[in-house]
Amino acid sequence: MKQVKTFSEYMNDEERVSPAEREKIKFEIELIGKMVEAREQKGLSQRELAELSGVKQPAIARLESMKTTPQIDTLFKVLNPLGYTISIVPINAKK
Amino acid sequence: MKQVKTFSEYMNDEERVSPAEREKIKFEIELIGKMVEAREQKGLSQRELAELSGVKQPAIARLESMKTTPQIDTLFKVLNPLGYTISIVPINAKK
DNA sequence: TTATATGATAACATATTTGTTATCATTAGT
DNA sequence: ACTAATGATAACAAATATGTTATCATATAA
Repeated sequence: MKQVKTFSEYMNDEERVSPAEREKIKFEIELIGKMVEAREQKGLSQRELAELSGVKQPAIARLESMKTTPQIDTLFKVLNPLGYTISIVPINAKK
Repeated sequence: MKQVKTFSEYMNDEERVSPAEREKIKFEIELIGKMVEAREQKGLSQRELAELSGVKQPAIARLESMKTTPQIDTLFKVLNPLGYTISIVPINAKK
């Protein structure tokens, strides 16, 4: 008998994860994915991105390892040199 | 002779507003627009949205009047009952 | 082996947002 | 005129992220 929930099952259990939390987690996964990919694709180290963005390297490391939830300002500073920004979309505009 | 800059001219002056700041300001305008519109379209008062979102009414008021830059968590909590979420997009995916 | 670059972390101060409680001015309704 | 609802604000505590400086472990190159 199955006892352990998959990540997907866990995430969709509203008893444990509220819809808002779920969206936030999805966003963070999207963020880290695109951020790390774009940074490496541009051949930048965290220190170099720190230079370009004005966000210190420790903050970037904390961000990429999901140690903190970023501030909006920080988000824009880091994403800008990577060619990204953020936008508000209807919940069911899943891509 | 023209002495005063338009808002647009001001916003595009990189001497004054960095690209990251510009994206942030555009985002905040988009946020407030969609947020207020959706809230009123659903016939909700700030207090009712506070109930639904778990974010206190003073925080919502500060947000809608641009007194503060919201935390990511707060953003998701407030946008969720309004049917919105946020997403990361390439800078030149202007709609 | 030594030197260098990188990402992760620690520690502490600073900054900023939110929670909380209360109030105020304004507007709509009676 | 009175009442109720609404949005904006004030004040202070609590929470959390970032700046700053320094260090560590690991991988890579010489």
